[in-house]
Amino acid sequence: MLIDTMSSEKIDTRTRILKAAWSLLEDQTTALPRMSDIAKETGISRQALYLHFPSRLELLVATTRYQDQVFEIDKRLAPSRNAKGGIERLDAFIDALCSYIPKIYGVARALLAVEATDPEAGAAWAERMADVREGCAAAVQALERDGVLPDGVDVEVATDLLWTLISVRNWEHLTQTCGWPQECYLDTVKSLAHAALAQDPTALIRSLKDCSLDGRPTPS
Amino acid sequence: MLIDTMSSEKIDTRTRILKAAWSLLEDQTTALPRMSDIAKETGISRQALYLHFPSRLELLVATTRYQDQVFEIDKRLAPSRNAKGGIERLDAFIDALCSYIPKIYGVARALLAVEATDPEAGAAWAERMADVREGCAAAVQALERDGVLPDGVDVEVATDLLWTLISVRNWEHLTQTCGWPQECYLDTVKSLAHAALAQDPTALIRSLKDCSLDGRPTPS
DNA sequence: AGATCTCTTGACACCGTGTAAATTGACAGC
DNA sequence: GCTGTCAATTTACACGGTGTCAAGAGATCT
Repeated sequence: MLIDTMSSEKIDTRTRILKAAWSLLEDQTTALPRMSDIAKETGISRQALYLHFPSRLELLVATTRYQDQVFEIDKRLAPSRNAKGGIERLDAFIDALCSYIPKIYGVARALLAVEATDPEAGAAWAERMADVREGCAAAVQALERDGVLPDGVDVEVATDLLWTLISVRNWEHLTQTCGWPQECYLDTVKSLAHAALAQDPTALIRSLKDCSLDGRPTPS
Repeated sequence: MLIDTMSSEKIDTRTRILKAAWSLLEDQTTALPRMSDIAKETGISRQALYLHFPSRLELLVATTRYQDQVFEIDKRLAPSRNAKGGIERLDAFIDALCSYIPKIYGVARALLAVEATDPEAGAAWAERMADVREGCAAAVQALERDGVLPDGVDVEVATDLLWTLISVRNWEHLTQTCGWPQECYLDTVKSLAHAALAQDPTALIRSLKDCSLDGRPTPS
């Protein structure tokens, strides 16, 4: 009990499971991994998984938390929190979120798949997304404080709109379904936000012109 | 064989199944219906379903086709096809599509749920969405013909953007997750399209001001 | 030695989809 | 009437995936 279990030599089995699940979830070419796949990848028996996680859903949720920890999500959001002006805050927030999505998409995808049928998974995902909405609300409030938010635009409406723009589904559609490069996606989201929330209506068209889909995977 | 099977008295069992599936799919409060639920609702045995549809997926797909037929989707799209100017065409297309989504959402939701795990379902859905993209492309081309599409904006980029705006996921997020009224959603989508594709950048802010979320279900 | 903790093996229950075989009942034509 | 056919029925089962349970092996701490 007093021995250092965090030593570099022997890794926590729980952590090994999380790493295994993560790596399998990354691969989008294969079907979503079953409990038996994750066990095999970890090098333990399927039943042993249930000694560490009560259910598949809990394992998936734990994996997303593990990712947040490994990627130090809070540090990534620091530039946004520390931004002086509203517009800088908005940009930093969008940068942080939109560049985070591709890193976690594999796991998020699995969670979204379960969400479709399991209400508990829906709740878990909703909770996570509620945190994101908090960030959106904070950015919108910063815009309002600076007087950049157009007069008469409801803060809730603006928050929802930003929340929609940076949603995983939106990223999924533009980059995975349409095949847009991340750069192009990011610019578009940012300029849409500027057009709607920061009184910069011409930003949108400007950025769309820069968008080149020359080498995209799915030409249709 | 020569007897009229379409008489009002006795309806085709296949159609009865489709109606039953439809009505169960409509109800979003309960879990997605199983084959046994649909059979019970139809008033036949579960096995009899397989005499008419080879699999659950095929039944779901047939239900969407049945909806398209009942709702006369082609008639709904006629105003868009017959529009003279590009902007009228864009507006008519968005109107038709965006007001169609809530009608078919129940069934679409089930199909999207299966899509998450079943690649075949993914293909079926993608095919359907490809048709929608055709419509988007036609609208964008009409805008370009009228010289309304901003210079330098790639047609493919513009099409993808419109396609994303009117996607089911986007509707789902704004109306179901955020609780926006349909009216508010529709105005926002339309003005976003105008801002990005029809050189009307101020449309966006104008419509956001009209957006009132006073009586929305989920206040948070 | 004894106690405890982790993991193993093997078996099993449950649920939902899809398959298969034998049977019933209705309605057609001759 | 008899016969064929077609739709639907009942009963049963296979399969895949999740989650549970019980008995035991092996290591480690006291």
